Amino acid sequence: MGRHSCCYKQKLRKGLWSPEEDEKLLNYITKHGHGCWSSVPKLAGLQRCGKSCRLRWINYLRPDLKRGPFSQQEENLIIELHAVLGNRWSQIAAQLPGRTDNEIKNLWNSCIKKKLRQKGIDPNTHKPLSEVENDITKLDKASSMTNKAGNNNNNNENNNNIGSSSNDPHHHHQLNLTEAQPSSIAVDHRYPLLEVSSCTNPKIMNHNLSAATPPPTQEFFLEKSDIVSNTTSGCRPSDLASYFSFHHSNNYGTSSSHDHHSNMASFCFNMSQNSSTTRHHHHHHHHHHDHHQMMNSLIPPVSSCSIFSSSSSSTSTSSSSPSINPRVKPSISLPLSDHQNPPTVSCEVNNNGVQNWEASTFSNNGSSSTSSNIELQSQGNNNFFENSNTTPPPTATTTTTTTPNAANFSTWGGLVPESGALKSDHDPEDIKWSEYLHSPFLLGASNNSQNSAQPILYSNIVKPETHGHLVLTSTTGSTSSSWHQSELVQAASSEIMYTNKDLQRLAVAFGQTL
DNA sequence: AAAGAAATCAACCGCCATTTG
DNA sequence: ACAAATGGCGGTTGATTTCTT
Repeated sequence: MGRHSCCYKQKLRKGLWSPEEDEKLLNYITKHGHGCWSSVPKLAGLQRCGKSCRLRWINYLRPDLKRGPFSQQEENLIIELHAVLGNRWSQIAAQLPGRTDNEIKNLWNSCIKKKLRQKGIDPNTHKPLSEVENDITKLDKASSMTNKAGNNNNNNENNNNIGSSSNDPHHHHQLNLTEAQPSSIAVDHRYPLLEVSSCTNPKIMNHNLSAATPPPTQEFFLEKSDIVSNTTSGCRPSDLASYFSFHHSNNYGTSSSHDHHSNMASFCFNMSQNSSTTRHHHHHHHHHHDHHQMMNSLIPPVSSCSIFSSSSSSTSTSSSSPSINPRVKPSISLPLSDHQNPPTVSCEVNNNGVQNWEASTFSNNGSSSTSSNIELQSQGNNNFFENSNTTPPPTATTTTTTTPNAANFSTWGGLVPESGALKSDHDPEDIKWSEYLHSPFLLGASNNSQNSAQPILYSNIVKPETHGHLVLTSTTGSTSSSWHQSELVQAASSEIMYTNKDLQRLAVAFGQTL
């Protein structure tokens, strides 16, 4: 029965990727795009299966990955999204630019779950554990009486853990599906802020946040496709988006001191592109299958879900946007009040090559932020590596403005050195890289006729120069694989923040040890 | 300092839906 | 219309790293 593993036939390598392999894959995709994944390894000279290459690219090599520790906001968002979507990691990841489903899944399994349990919240149902137990006993009774219900998915949820395929909170509520489908759903914030006391994950500890009182556990999310099918696949956010939008209605325990959270909590799914089908892979058609929109596999598909501040007017997205707007920039506030949350610097480049740098810091009360917007002309190969968390690129003219609720989603993690990187700050061997650490870099600017209304970048690949400077190597670019190019263009056009880890990895990829 | 435990995370596996031939 | 190929997803594994005793 078992289908052959894709690496089974040929003698293909498995396991960890070597730097050489990374380099090959990176080089190949940079130049040619991936096209058909199954042909990538051959063309790239790799003894891997296409699937492995794809995975490596998506989870590790692609240039728009944020990496770095998860911010508390990201974590809260994950929890909230999980309450809505269950273990649909790819969809959760879609709302977290620069994050992969894999790392979110890992975070969930290794840390968040535990924390929720410690808070007395069942990570599967997002209900208080005691309540869950009650429900379970009731459910058991009910199911023993009505054996034919056909709703078997959650049998093994009783042990409120180890949920393999049945962690989906929706399954708890399938009984209610005869209710009218809501067109608008209020998300209650059970987890506005979680106190982190025991998690040893350096990515997460030190986020000292106020505890959330679990609010009344009312469940709102009814999955349309669950009515039709009770497969674990269920429906996808596109489905959800087609019939409800979120409104941030309540912040349990949230005050002005955490307004950034409320910002994050507001969603408005862009429905314009999700109206055709409810197949569960529909979502991915947009982002992965459709080669002409492959950019969305690199840019987390904000195109399908706009995130904006609830307390300010929508800035970047609206219903007037084109149905597919790959450059929608989520505006999400992040805490930046201490060394764990340094100010952010981000940059965009528009068609004219004007780079718009933005550095933001938040006041402690979070109700406002100060951001410095810097514009500067594109310079040569756009080789900016500033050795500062806050220092804008040179030759910049800065203007300081106050922009409530504004921040750049992608910056935080990219700027926070992880523990290893912190260590490396004191490691003489790392000094030659130190100027890259903590520093975002920007990729060059060019046009993209397809989307001329949006600021566009072209993609470059970072290579270490002999003297330890990173140079940006333009992708040589025929138009033969235009969508691949645009994919990279789009990847670059998001606010790419290269982190310590990135650079270390790139260094490894290019043969430089750290 | 060493050993064991726990945590982390990259990567694999198998399944499924869709696409391709 | 069918089967194979492909891409994508979520669950799981196991090697490595970090923490604890």
